[in-house]
Amino acid sequence: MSKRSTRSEVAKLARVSVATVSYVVNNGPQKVSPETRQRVLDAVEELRYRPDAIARSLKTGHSHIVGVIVPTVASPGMAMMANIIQETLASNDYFAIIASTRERQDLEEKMVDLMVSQSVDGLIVCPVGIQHYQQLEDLADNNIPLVFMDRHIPDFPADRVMTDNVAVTKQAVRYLVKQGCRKMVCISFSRTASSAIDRFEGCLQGLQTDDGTVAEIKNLIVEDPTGSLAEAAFFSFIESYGLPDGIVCTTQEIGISVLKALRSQKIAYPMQKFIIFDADWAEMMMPPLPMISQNFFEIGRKTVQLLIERMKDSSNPFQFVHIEANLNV
Amino acid sequence: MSKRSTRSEVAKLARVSVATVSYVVNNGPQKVSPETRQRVLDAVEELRYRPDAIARSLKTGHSHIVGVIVPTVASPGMAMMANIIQETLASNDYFAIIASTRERQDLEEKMVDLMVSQSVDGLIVCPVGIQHYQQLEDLADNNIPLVFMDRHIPDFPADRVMTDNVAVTKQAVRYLVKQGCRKMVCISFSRTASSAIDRFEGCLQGLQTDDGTVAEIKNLIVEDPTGSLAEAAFFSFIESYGLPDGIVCTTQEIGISVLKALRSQKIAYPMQKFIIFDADWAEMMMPPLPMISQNFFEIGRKTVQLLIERMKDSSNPFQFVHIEANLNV
DNA sequence: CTGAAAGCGCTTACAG
DNA sequence: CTGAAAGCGCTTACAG
Repeated sequence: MSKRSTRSEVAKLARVSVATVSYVVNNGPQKVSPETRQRVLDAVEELRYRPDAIARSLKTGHSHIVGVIVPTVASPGMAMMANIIQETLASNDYFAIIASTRERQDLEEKMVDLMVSQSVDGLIVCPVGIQHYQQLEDLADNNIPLVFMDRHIPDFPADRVMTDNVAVTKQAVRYLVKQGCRKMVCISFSRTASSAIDRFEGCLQGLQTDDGTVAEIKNLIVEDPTGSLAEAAFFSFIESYGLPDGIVCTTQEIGISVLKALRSQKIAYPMQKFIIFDADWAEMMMPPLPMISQNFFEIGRKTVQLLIERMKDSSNPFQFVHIEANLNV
Repeated sequence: MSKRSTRSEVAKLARVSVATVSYVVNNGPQKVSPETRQRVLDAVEELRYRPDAIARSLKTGHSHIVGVIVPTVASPGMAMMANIIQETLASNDYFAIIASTRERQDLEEKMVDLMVSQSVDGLIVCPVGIQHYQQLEDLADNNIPLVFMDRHIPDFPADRVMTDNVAVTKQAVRYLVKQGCRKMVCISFSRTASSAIDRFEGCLQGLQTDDGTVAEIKNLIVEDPTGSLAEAAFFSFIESYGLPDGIVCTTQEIGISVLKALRSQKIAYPMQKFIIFDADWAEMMMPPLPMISQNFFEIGRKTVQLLIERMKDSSNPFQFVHIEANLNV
């Protein structure tokens, strides 16, 4: 087992200086004669030399690594975003390092710090909460651009890309009201995430109609990322409030739990009044369930695009991009 | 906007040498008196100093970064593995950098090279094919341990963790044969991936019964990671061969496509003879579909465990770990 | 207990 | 066109 070869070994074999090796490997910044270049390339090939990106980063100040901090990558939506982020970054010569917070604020703060230590060139964050915190403020001092994805921290100086959660849930509740629902529930996955907050806000806005219809919607918050506590929470909810006549589930995990809960207890419930976020399988059900379809691909793609633009030029005004979601009924 | 502070600024503020700052920050290797230590800690706090992991890596030779190369992270199974990999690594003070190959051999080779450039301390690969190739051989020269996850390259010197694909598909086909199926199809997602090859091999083994039953199974290969070509491929298949009386779909994406194809053409098919890999939603269908449930969590967890062991001590014999999958009928 | 100094593998302004 | 040299921010064996 040999050791990885370095630039100086290549230089020796090619009988040139280490500087010349760099000029060849990097195509600049100096010209190299064709013969010399060929000698270097031969030596690179023979030694199977690969430049050390770490040493280069130290010198240039660019790691070509982007940090991605999300609650989890296991959920289908996050997985889609992580995938497109990764592919888009790769085609721009960047790597993604991914960290998950499991919806814990302390881990998020720690991860931001670690990303700074790793000298990431940029950071994508899907934050647990909506409060400003010091580690995020420090990013500016370190010249690390930040883009919020899927969720954001209001009034923080950064770009952000996410679903227009208020608009789509407003539309969803209007639809339910039109279907005759008067006593609804919106089941949320977090009490701190901006997306969860916005979704209930949208639900409330959806109640307001022109024709004086009186309807209400409660917010049931299940603080459990996996959705496994949703079943018990739902039962306890209907014990106090009775069975709602309209349901909005803000994640598909919660939707599945509630669906199973209804079935296991053989509770009759009209499926066309059951709206689940991101449930791609909803159309395969009999009958098909209404669902809200977010465009995760586009959220991820646009996030990377904004980040790359900002890594090149940090002077532009911050952008707040909404990606449209669809209510499929 | 200030610049990130360095160790020497901390040293100056604390009126000590840079070495002493290191001793404090790293808790060693030299003792530091309590008063000096406190001065340093105060300076670190005041300057909000974060050690530069890149500079440290260059010096120590350890990046504390693990590379993960997979076909995609968008599929639910890969997402689960990526998530547990990332969490397990984080709790051992490692970061994961993730790259996807989109089932392309050339991208896989390029990504291995790039991971070497990034000086990863270890590499997890879910390979596109089963052929040995040079970039993978080079890993040993660079002292980078390798673990195959979910798929492997036979006879390559490395640890590997995956589902026992032969065993579970054998069991699945035996079940189908017992249900009376005689003319089956196994729809695969790749002609090169070890997992796809093993799954069909298992199907063939499942045909052999003690009681002389004669049954056959064809292999339909849909080389399209997203499964969107599966519908057309399936129609063209049944045109030549007729409708099979038993179906094994080796990914849930393919399963969904075929299910939709059957429905769109209103083709009657007995759902209890339709087995889909990884289709967690199968039990929610009416009637529930049989499915094969892989333990992605355990595959990811065990992969990281083996990698970490090998990063500590590369002398152990290589391990080939099978994680059990379940046939739920 | 503390510090001066070498060196990790690169890049690049500068001199020739 | 080519090379000698400084320096990126760290670690650590060694001397005091």
